[in-house]
Amino acid sequence: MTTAPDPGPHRWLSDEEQRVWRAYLHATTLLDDHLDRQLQRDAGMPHIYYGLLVLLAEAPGTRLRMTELAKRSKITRSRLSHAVSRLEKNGWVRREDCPSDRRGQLAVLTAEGAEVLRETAPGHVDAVRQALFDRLTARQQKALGEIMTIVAEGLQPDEEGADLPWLR
Amino acid sequence: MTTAPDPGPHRWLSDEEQRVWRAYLHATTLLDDHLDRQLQRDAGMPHIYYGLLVLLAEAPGTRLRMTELAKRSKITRSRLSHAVSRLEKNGWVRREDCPSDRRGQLAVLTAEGAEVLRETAPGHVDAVRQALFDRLTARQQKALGEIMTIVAEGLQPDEEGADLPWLR
DNA sequence: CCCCAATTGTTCAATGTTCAAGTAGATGCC
DNA sequence: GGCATCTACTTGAACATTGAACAATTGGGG
Repeated sequence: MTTAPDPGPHRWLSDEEQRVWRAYLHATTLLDDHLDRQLQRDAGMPHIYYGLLVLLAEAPGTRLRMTELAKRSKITRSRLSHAVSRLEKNGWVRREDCPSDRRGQLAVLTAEGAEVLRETAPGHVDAVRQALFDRLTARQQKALGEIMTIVAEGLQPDEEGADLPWLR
Repeated sequence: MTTAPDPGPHRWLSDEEQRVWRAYLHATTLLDDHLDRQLQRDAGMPHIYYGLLVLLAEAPGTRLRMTELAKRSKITRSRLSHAVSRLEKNGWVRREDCPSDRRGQLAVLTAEGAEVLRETAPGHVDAVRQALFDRLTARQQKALGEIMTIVAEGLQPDEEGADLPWLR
């Protein structure tokens, strides 16, 4: 039940919706910080940077165009550019010119980058499991997946050809 | 002696778990960015700062000790200190000495701060509704609340201050 | 061809965040 | 009281992020 029966000029959140929203904010803030610290300590990089290495590792040839990597990781090209520069300084990624488009750059996972991933992935998976999956029932895990898929799709600017093996 | 497909000593995420985890990362990243932009545009501050004003507005006397505000907003005291300095520069919050503990500081919502909140809250609620609640069934909203409460509680360092009489 | 709009990736300046001190006041114990 | 220790908050420097502006390149009509 919201407020008065009057449609009013504005529709607020009900008490229950507020509780849900606040729980969401708390949980996501805490989990994000938690994983950031875990990875900063164990892998020397923030969570988002780690995610970039994972995406590169999965890609054919362990390389992706900058824009494609930005799309998959849901960050801006600007942020990605900074991130890749930092990862490059660490020796975990290198840049290559794109052969088919002279504007393009490829981010390529280096052997060292793959090694870091190999070393730190188990600890990270443990952290995710411990903070999330181990605490939820199978039913809740399923629900979470459905909910998050809906939300992500609603906010996706316009995802075309998202999953095609885009590589040249 | 184990054989080739041995998963080893470590328990990875199943395919389904990976899907859920990725959906979670995508949705939370997109939603957080979305709301940050919405509030930066309409209220001139990031989402977290807005949340601080909300917490102050709800508190008795529209004021809270720094540490208490940090706990409720789930951010570090250091980050809070910087944030309050910025909000103070905007004239939306002011600091006061705590009468009962001379180490303490109170963050107090100013009239201007309350005004900003009044002006921007409807738009923010709309954004949250549109991105989240309007897309979920009642059942999903309930599940989301339960799941997020579990996750938050699992990561809470140790919440003993939740015993306030007027807590809602 | 030639223009012009769109795309790619980077850069700069302003802003926000983190982590490791640092200061000052409270607390407890003899 | 005197001393160690804990708590509250701030600070500064290093690092990360944002958004706008930019140069280079592409591609689609006339």
